[in-house]
Amino acid sequence: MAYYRPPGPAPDPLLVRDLTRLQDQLRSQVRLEPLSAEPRFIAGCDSSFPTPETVLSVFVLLRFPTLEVVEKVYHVGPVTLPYIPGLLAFREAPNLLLAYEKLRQKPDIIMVDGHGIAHPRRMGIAAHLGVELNQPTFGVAKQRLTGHFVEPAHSRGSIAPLTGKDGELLGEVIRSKDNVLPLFVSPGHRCDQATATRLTLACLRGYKLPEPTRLADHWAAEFKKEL
DNA sequence: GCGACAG
DNA sequence: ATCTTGTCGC
Repeated sequence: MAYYRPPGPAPDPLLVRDLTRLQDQLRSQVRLEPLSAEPRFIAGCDSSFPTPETVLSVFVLLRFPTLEVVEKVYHVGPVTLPYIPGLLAFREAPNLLLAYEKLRQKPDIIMVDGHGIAHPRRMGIAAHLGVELNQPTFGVAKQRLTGHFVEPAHSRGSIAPLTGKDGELLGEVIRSKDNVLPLFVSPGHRCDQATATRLTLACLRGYKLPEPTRLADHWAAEFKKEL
């Protein structure tokens, strides 16, 4: 799975340089800290692409810890950038922000579909969104972007650290369900690893993906059909 | 120089 | 992310 990728158009090196600088700029604003209070609302977000040039972003708001859905919104906009590893936020965050604005009730924390600080420059889309919204965020990704880890046990609840070169903790690899590929959880902004992991586990309901992300994923695909 | 590479 | 059928295992 994804072992080999056919060669794609080489991204403009100058654009990559500028976006990387913007990313480092935003990184200086990231704060890793525990939540000030237990969340009452948690949101999940995700994007889908109805056409190669159209982005559809979804936000699902759930009451915590019951996880009942209280609101779901979406926004459709134009794609302005191709997918470039490490620069995902510049492709999806703009449209996600517009979808976020449509929420009547704002969440206490957001679970993002992607990495937090488990990123080459510690600035994954979860951290990026958190800084731009000045809101607590953390990431839950299905695939590793960077860092090393030892396969966690195959039983639900097993956890292994995701570390960078020099041992810094980038995130945690979590087996959310028996015998399924593990999830990569890392803090984004105004959140810490313990909180990110605790909330991820608290949002599991028998599926591989925690409810916020699973539902956002579900609606991103569902709304897409209605177009 | 050779891999690796979220969604 | 997206395209796409059947199939294996709990």
